[in-house]
Amino acid sequence: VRSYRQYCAVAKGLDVVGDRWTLLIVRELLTRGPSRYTDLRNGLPGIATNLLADRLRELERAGILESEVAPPPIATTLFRLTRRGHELEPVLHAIGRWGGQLLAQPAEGDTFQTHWLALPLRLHLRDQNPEGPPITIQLRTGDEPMLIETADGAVTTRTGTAADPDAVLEGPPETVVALLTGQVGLTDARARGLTYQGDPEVFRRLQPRSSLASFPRTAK
Amino acid sequence: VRSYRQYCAVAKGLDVVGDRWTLLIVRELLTRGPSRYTDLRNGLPGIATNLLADRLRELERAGILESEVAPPPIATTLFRLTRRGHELEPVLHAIGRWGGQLLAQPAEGDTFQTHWLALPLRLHLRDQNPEGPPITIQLRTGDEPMLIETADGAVTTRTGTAADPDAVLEGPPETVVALLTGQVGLTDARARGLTYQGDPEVFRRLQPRSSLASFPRTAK
DNA sequence: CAGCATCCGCTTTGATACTG
DNA sequence: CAGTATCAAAGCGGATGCTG
Repeated sequence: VRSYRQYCAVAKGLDVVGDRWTLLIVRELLTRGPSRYTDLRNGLPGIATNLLADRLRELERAGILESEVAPPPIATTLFRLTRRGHELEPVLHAIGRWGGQLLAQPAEGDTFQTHWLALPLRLHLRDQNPEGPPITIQLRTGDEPMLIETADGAVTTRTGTAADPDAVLEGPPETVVALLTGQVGLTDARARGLTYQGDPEVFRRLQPRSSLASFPRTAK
Repeated sequence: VRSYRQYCAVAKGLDVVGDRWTLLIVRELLTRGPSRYTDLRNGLPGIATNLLADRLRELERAGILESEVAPPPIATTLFRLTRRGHELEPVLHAIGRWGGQLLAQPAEGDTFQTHWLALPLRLHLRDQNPEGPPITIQLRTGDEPMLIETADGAVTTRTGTAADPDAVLEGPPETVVALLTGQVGLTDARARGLTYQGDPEVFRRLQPRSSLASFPRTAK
């Protein structure tokens, strides 16, 4: 919460969102939508509970989120991003693009939650055939099942299961990440433990765009 | 330096550049180019010298910058960004875009250095007449004079003075920021203490692009 | 249970002084 | 110039307890 006291746009931004955990809280709210305190805590393994409470207060004061007592049947307080909070999405995308290259060598002991894929999925995937029928792909790779859906050329994600998906994608997170970011193809991904059921055409419609641009091979 | 231990691109990125001061060090190297230790310290008022040394070590280990002993006449070590370090520019731009809105109400006691404008200038300004003759605008607003130059449609900045600039822009930092981001026009800026010498056409060629998109009026 | 607040030990940071 | 050394203060992580 300590300010850099510099009249500089970057420094001013970091004054607000530069503290530890802050941007990950925004990540949670961005990917899961309005959330309860407990759900936020579950999505942020390792955070101290008092720290989460502190951050939520600070972020509310800064106008990034607002808390609201939801009526029954929810009957609890929900935290939701304000407009200003949603405007942080490009920041998260930029960091995620840069940090995504570090996922190639997964560190031992890292935790993983499926919904953390939502942001990169929306960023990397495009429907190559917007005119085609809507498709639904069931993703099973972490703690909770997720769905990748297309509608009018846009790709959306949400947690849940579909009764009759067009394809089912299942495998370890590293392989799913490598596949969805375009680092490996379906055949290579199969060799890495991925199973794919369904018409390959379905997946082909979701080609990762500009995989080289988003994951440049850096020499150093 | 403590890792979030999450298999998530955003968390992995923040593991490396999420520590206090880290992104501001990158800002310095991005705007000033290869720099000496002392110049970095001067560009980061408030940083403890041991902390700067620590960060530089960590960033070098992370492959973001490299130090090099420059031969005479420099005869000192220079710190320069690697390719991987330069790839952080979109992150800084995203944060700067978001944080720029906080510059509207300058806090009392903030420090200011002219070269902090370099990043937003490159981001916001475009030469509307790339075919025209190259132009040079002398900017005098902070501790050191700067130059805004156009070449082949691109806008570049550097510190220094020109013998015969096409225009001279002088005034308090807040006014310069408001003008260059398109929040106010030349006439309004004059009322706020800005002086402009030279052909107004020269400045008009550097219209800030999509000022609304980069500085949306947020309700909350 | 959801939503915190309190306490405590450890780590990080900030300010200053000092050195090759 | 380019750091290291020292130390107090602040921030963080982990455990636990309290309240509706």
